[in-house]
Amino acid sequence: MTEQKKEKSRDFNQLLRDNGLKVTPHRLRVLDELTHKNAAVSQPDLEKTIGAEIDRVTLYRILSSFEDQGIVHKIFDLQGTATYAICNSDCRKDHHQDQHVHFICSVCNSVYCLDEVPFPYIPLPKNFTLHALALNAVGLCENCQKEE
Amino acid sequence: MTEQKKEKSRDFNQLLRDNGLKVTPHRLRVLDELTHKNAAVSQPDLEKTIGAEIDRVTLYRILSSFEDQGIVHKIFDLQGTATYAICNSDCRKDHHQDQHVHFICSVCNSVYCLDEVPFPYIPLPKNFTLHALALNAVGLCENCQKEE
DNA sequence: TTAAGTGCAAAATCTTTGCAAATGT
DNA sequence: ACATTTGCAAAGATTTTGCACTTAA
Repeated sequence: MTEQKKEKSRDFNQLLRDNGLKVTPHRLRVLDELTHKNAAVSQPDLEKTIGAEIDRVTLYRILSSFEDQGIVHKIFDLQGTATYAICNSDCRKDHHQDQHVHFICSVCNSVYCLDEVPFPYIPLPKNFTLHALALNAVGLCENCQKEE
Repeated sequence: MTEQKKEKSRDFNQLLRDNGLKVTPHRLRVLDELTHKNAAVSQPDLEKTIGAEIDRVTLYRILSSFEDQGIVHKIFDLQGTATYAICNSDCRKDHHQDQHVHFICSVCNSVYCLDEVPFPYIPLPKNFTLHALALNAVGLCENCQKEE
């Protein structure tokens, strides 16, 4: 195991413990998978990659526990399929800091979290009370651009 | 039938014909239902209201044909359930003008299309090509505000 | 008349639940 | 040791497909 990997899995151990979840190989595997790509990953995709190792039901339960604890947040792709991305550190159980722009590729359907893109101010009618904003940009991602 | 209703159904007849769809009582019923509320309606909601009159499979097919033809557009609510709203007139089959802010109520889960709210400009990294933007605001809608 | 739309039955997916066995702390 | 987590089987929910009957144009 490289230094980097050791570092990363130590972080994951801490992350799970901090959120009252036991450290299990399956949970580490899912966390690892979620950080591998720079895009959010859907349950079906996870099932394809790690479906042989982890039972489908367990995968559902792992993702759901992560979501409950605020370890991941859920973004829906263009087909309405849930995708999961690891929250950045300032997410709390009941206060997700997922106010960043998501980019969804219309070709490969990947969901990217664009943390660096500034989030706009939106003036809403006064009969609506705003709690959160989700901004999804749809288009061609870097990989699919090359192949056009 | 009131003048207003007559007017409305004439529009719907035209709308269906313009999009190469035959005018049937079921399709008119669905269109009527979609305009009744000022919020987007989900398939399950439609099924609750008109499920006795229309077979579930037919409802799926009607919504899917509407979507294909660009008569409605599809927005996903907080649970990832598809909701449908009638497109405004400048929608075309392959060019949806649904670049308006959607407001999703976290209590009643209603989806509103806020056509009047200005749409922001978002600067994206140059390795992403933008085709469309979807902006979903989540919070309390006018009805649920009253009941707090 | 005839192509499109509909209903019913059935299949295919997707997601959740219950419970006994295995595992982490 | 004990509460959690996991796998398997099964139930439930959602969506799609095939085919014969009906209807709009």
